[in-house]
Amino acid sequence: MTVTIYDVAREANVSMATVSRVVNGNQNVKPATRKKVLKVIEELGYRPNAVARGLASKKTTTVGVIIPDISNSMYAELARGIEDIATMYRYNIILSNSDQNQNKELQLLETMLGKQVDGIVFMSDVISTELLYEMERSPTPIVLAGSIDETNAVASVNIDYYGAAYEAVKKLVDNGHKKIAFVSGPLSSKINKDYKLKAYTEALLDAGIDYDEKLVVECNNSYDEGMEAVSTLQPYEPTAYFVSNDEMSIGVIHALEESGKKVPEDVEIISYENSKLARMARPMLTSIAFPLYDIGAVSMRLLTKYMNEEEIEEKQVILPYRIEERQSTKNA
Amino acid sequence: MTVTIYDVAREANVSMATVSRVVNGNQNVKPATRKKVLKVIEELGYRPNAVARGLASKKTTTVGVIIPDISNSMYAELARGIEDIATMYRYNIILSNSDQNQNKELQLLETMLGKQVDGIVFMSDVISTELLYEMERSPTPIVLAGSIDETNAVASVNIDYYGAAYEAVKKLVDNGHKKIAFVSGPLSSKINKDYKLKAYTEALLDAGIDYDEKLVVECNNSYDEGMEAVSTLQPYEPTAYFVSNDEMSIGVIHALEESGKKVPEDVEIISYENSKLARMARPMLTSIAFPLYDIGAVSMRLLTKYMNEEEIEEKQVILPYRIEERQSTKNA
DNA sequence: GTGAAAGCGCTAACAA
DNA sequence: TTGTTAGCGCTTTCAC
Repeated sequence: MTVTIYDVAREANVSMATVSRVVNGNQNVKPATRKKVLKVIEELGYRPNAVARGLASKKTTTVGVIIPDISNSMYAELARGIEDIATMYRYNIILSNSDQNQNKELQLLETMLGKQVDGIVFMSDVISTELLYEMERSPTPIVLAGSIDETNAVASVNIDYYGAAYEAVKKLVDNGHKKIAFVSGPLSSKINKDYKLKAYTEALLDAGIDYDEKLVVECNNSYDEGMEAVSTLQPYEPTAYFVSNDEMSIGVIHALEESGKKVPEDVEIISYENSKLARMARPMLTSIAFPLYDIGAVSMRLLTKYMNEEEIEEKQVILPYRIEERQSTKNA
Repeated sequence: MTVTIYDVAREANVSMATVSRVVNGNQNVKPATRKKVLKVIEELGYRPNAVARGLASKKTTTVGVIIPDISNSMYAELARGIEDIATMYRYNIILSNSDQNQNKELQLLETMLGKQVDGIVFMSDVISTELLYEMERSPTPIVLAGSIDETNAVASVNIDYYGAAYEAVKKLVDNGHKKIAFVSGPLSSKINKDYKLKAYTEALLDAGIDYDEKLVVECNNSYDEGMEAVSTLQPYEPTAYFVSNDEMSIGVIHALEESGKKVPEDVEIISYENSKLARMARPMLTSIAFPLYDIGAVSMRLLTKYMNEEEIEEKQVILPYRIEERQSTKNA
């Protein structure tokens, strides 16, 4: 029923090897026979079986992508970056959601390796020791996208989270604020705790402002918790907010406005993400551009280098960030 | 280097068949030998090769997903629904973006069939005749998610787009509006043109209001074009808007407010989608709930039935919708 | 430039 | 309950 390479060979009076050559674009085929074979392929509607090819060649031209949650716009953006570059290099993608659950991550890794993917792009807020161990002994190259492994054992692409956060907080300090709140994502995430929070603390310190833990609120990155954070913080009367993502920033703005404060006149806000939401907020958000798409794209590009065994110049790549100034801060 | 089923067999003093049996949970294995085999598997770190398995069994336990654009939150939501159910049934997903480009769709379909996926979930605003032809002759089951094929040749899951749109417009009519604008997505999409626009027209007609093409604006579903639509429509002074998605609705609201109109006092708006944006808008959007996640989940569930050759009760499933009343309309 | 033949690692009869 | 033996459909030496 399904037509195989053997059928084509028979029909074209050549060997399987020759059919394989024309299918794979091997140049060692006389134009005339190539043409003949192509004709038969067309007639028979032959479609190469990638599974058989994968078994024989030990290459599947598919890569695994493990991310927390595709329905979250940040990860979706990342995924698109990955997919675009994958397509460019003729790879397909097996996409899985881990929900940041470590067991699921471990098991997903196992499944993908079982499926013989040629490489893996992985994203998670926390890379456990166990996960790291498995990654290091993986027979297949892995790159971390927007995820920190401080041992630098695994390739990764990130931005300078510390620098970005420091700059944001410094901007608020420079605008004269003394009480600057930090509405953070989960502190279980290394990026939030060891980079953003640290930068927040040190930027304050460098400006002679003592760190006040009451001004820091840990949230789950959602709009609702952004709103709640304002209630929590209100008693301490912060005059500026540094917020971990755009969705929470919008929550913060709405809560502030409900309590009669005006942004940016009474309270300034700097967000972190710069998704398309930033322009859809009123006032539009000043936000640190976190280039998710690019991180995905560069991760995938880096992965192709590993898969082709090309030389790697830098195993840990750091992409630039920038601050997009809009209306939630006063112009300097 | 890589350990195969053969290595395990040798080490455990059993045949490959027995190892295969324990790996696949076949009950016809004496507990003692099962235990022995499991032990060797553990020791050797044996990991079954899914590609070889796929070749031998003609099942890959992976399904293809072809959607327009994963970075668009609607499709991301759909994808999550698909993935969750796929995971539940132990399938993995190969995810590809088509950007609604017909050639890409055709080629993606071809690639996935080549990769021997066990099934495909497909989404696109327009299913061309050529695509339909290929789908019908596909050796692998396909289900359309949130996509219309009027020949009913291919399985699909949708909502009652016409009914939903009709109800929305009727609500606006009932609130006394005579000049109701329709800010539509691309009219190349059957859903927009033959269902929503038609419902809009007929709901108006049924209320004795003549259709005025000036009140209909075709957009690309983006925030910016939502804003622009308002400028285009302003001369005709609509007092109510029916808008094709949440992002455009927010654009409409912002443009309206910039021009001094108040929502819902001066102008009422009903959106279509009810994503999490709907609650993040001010005023919060009254929106027709378009259950993307469910459509994805049900599509995948339907696909599993085809893949298992279960009996299908209904090939075209229609999911319920509802109207979520919030602040962009006046309460009745 | 082309063909023969040996696998790739596994499943699935069929026997025993 | 277990083993033997063909494949699955292709790539890849190695000859010619």
